[in-house]
Amino acid sequence: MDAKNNKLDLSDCPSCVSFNLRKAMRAVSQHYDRIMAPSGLRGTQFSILTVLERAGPMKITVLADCLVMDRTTLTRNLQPLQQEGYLKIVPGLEDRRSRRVELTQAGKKVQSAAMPYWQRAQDEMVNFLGKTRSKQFVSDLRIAATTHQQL
Amino acid sequence: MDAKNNKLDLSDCPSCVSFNLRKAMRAVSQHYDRIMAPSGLRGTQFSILTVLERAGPMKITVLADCLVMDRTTLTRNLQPLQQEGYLKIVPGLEDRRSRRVELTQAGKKVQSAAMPYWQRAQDEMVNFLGKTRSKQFVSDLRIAATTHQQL
DNA sequence: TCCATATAAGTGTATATACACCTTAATTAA
DNA sequence: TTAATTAAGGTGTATATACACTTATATGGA
Repeated sequence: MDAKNNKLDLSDCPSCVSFNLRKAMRAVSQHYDRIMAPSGLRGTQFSILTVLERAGPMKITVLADCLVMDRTTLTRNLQPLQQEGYLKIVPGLEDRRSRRVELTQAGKKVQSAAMPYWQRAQDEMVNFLGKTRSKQFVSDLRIAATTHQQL
Repeated sequence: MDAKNNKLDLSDCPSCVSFNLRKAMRAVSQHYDRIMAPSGLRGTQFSILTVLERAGPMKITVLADCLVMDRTTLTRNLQPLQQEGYLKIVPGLEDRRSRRVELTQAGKKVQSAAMPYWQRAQDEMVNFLGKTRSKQFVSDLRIAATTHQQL
């Protein structure tokens, strides 16, 4: 139908990777956030605390790389967590420019307490997608997440 | 390693569907946004204009459903597009509560002019993922986007 | 008719995201 | 040793996202 008017065929738009990624992100994030709401943590916040719990204190830039998150985005995302007392940002030792992010005891506690909620959201999600598709899907997402390095 | 201390095994966290979706979304959105920047449209804005271009004017709620976007999110996303004069929001005919969103001529023009940039971003993306994986990936994303209805 | 309920849409608030630009400190070259 | 460059991090601004709440209109039943 567009062949007459336009040089490009619009029929490919529904296959846009970015559009479908954002749609899926909105739907899935809401699912996790709703289930995790009683824990007091959003999904993104839980991710940040969990990476710190697993990998220990690290510099801002390194943490941003871990999360495939823009450094300035991470800076803003750390603020509510810092205000709640879930993490501390302390001066780096060798390099006076750098700062290190580390979990507090309260942070470890809230992360640990949120785990069962995450587990429930994850279980429902994997059950909905199916185990096989779920594995393949996450694997593909990991590849897609390297776009910023490759392209 | 966590088996001793925690009831739940933390080793599953890297497989979190939500975390990996957000990571991929950030990376892929940036890719599209960078390439589309000369067009003056962000990826999300291009999506909205393209749906309107293809499906014609529609009520706010219907458009939100099309985009799998919260209605209030859409309201905010329409504002810059309206200010730029790319779309109009006019009163609904039968129902005085409803309002209809429709593209202006300027909106059609900017959407059309942005198409080649989108096409380049999409081609690079599909080429990076591979045609086969790309198709499967988008198909899985569509399924994941129905999470909000199913769960 | 009139009131209870349901629906369409907007607003207040808070987090999430990232680009452009700035500051400060470390590093490297002349 | 000093000046240019690079690297770590923050700020200004703008869009993106969604929940709780509000307003206005429609609708259905007593």
